[in-house]
Amino acid sequence: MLQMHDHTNCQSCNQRFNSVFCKAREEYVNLINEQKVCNVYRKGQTLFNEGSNPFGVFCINEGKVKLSHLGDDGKEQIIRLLKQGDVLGYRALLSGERYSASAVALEDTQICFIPKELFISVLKQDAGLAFEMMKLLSDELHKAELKITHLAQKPIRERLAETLLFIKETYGYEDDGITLNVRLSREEIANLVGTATESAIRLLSEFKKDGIVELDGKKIKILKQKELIRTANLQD
Amino acid sequence: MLQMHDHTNCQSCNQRFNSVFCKAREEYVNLINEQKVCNVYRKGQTLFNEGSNPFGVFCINEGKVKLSHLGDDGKEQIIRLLKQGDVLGYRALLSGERYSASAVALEDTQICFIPKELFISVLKQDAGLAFEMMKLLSDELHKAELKITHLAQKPIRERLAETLLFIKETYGYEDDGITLNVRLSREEIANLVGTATESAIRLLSEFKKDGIVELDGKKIKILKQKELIRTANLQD
DNA sequence: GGCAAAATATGATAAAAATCATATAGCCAC
DNA sequence: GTGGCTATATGATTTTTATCATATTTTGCC
Repeated sequence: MLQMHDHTNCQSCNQRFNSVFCKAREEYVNLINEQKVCNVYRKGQTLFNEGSNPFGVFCINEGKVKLSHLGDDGKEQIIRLLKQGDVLGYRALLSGERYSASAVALEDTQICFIPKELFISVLKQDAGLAFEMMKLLSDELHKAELKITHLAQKPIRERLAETLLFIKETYGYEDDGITLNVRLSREEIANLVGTATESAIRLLSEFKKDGIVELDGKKIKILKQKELIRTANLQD
Repeated sequence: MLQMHDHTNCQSCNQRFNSVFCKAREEYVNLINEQKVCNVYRKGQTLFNEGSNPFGVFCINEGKVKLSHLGDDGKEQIIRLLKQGDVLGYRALLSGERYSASAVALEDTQICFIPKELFISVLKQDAGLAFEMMKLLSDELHKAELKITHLAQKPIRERLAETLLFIKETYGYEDDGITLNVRLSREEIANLVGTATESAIRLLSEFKKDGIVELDGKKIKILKQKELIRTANLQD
């Protein structure tokens, strides 16, 4: 049986990280705490599927999740990486559409589920939370628009460097201070960068040859972060 | 002197199109109507610049606007095309950041300006409007994520076809029922597709040779819409 | 532990797209 | 209208990237 420390309580969540829900008024936090349903998803398990009807929002308590589209030819495009405290499933709910992306656990993950009706009603009553939600959406939109520009204008080498830095921003390093704190397949890295798997592998090998990274299976160590930033050619 | 029909009145706007602001409660529509400032921007004039501080939101009364990022190497990436009834400038305001994009009039355009404080305060009081705003943001986010997938996975030929269809969706046809109702330079089309100007020109020529479009300067006529849809290879 | 399947790696080749070059057409100012 | 500038067009070439092919390594599993 999977053992995970029990944090399935919105009050304790608030102390651990800054979820949008923490910004709700106390009475609503309590309401959410009562009605939520918590579950553990094993690595590779699906939270929801592209094309199905949204039934609520998810809040990650512990673990990591990827959110991805399936392209017209069936190729996966990873559009977001999520960690503890992050909320997902709200996009489709707010638009009143079916899920446009699938969510899959990248490792064993503990997640709370908040039913659609509750989420909507709290959002309608709590202007502060609504504002935080708008801010969250705006931030995501900003990131998406930056990604559009980079996909359109930057070569794959720069995008891979940027992606590695993005993974580092999202999940940080392990205790050694250099190993990226997530295990992604080369294919997943490619689907994040927006390139062919072979190209991602090839460029990672080049980065290794240049001493920028060290590769040990799915473990990626960033040896020269500055060089990586230079390679990513970031202005912003 | 530029002559434009005077629609600078939120009540009459409501009858003409469905702006988010039309969804506000009547008292707030009236408040906005009183405090807004209307102006005409000539073709090519800038509403706001990437990097500057947001001072409010704009609502297009009549005309067309492009919203674009500057890539790290100075190349423009057009991220949105806007028409009458559309609102812009809210992204940065809600995120509490500087503008991440510039807005430029594509033709002579009449625009109302709503000051930041008013926008925020109405948004905080009117839950219905806040909800519409979240819906708007969610829809934009969805579009952006689709675009990311297409940029990452589709060849330029398909993306150009898709872009032409997108322009048609946004601005429609002129009275003849086939001419796209906007004038964009080849460079702007390329910056919408995310490709080099020469590639956009070349592929447009191919579309013309295939009888899919007819080119007459900046006028683009869609002769075979079905063929264009097939070329875009859209699933969704 | 050892086998099969999957993931990673790397080379060769093909395809796609950008860049460079140059010609022509359209447009604005005078 | 004319000159000069800019936008469009098109060909040639190079660069980038994807695809195909084939090892090699890793991983899950009995």
